[in-house]
Amino acid sequence: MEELEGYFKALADISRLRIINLLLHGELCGCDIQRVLDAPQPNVSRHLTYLKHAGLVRDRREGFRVYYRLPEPPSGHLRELFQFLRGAFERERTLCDDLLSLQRAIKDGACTIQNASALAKTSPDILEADPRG
Amino acid sequence: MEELEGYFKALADISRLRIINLLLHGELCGCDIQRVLDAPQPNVSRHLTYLKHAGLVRDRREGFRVYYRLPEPPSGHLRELFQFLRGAFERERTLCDDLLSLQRAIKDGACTIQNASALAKTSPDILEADPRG
DNA sequence: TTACGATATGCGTGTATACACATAGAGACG
DNA sequence: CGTCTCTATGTGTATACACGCATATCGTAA
Repeated sequence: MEELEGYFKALADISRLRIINLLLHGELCGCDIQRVLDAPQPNVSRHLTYLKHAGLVRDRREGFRVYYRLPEPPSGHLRELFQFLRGAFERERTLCDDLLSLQRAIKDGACTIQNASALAKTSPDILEADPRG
Repeated sequence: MEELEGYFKALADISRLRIINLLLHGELCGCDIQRVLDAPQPNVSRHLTYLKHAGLVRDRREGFRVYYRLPEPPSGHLRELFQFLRGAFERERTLCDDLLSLQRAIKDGACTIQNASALAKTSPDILEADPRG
């Protein structure tokens, strides 16, 4: 119960929704997330910490970078929650734009990662699907 | 986007999750909701107002009572959201107890309504299904 | 009118948290 | 060591809101 409440608290913020949207497509390092969100770094860092404490995000240090990802495999309500979010996010203009922005950043040589580069190979029609305004 | 954020804000509270759980099974008047939640009336009233402003709940006055219900049919993300909630709520002990409590209240002659009395006829195994602790 | 049940609102308090700005820590490399 | 990038934290401020308590409003009936 408190678990569910915590998930919704964590999702009750546009910046955090944008982060989850990015991570639904693969693991990312903090600096790339910051680049896409175009927000102050302490801001992004605190949102990531919040998501981590809520159990929606895990992290992993590698050198001077920290990589963030969704829990794999998702436990409890998380599987269905992420499934819902996947569907809902596809209809949001801002979130689709973020994915395009991330795709562009990766092609421009951002911190390229295995999972993220999978996004770069994603067929564009998925990302550019017409979202409801 | 702000719409989604608003939904999650509205769901980021245990009392409101309990209200939505009740309304997923039919229209209810405020006093019955209050009875099940066992919370002060102003408290419940404000949560209902919050849910209404978030677009998750509609209301309808009938005499000196106000009846609350989920939007029908649910528009935008709401259909999938309610579907997710339905599944998630079944696993929550507190929420299942609330349904039993409502069922009992209706049998004891609370403000009996068409939809709510449908719940009273629901086969008990659904309501008493073993939830994860 | 008065009285009553159901519902909404006013108000004060405490807590959570989003943000801006500055600064500190972690890790790689010269 | 110093310096760089990336990341985390300290601090102050503003806002949202959950709650308790009292009170007002609405709708009905005597």
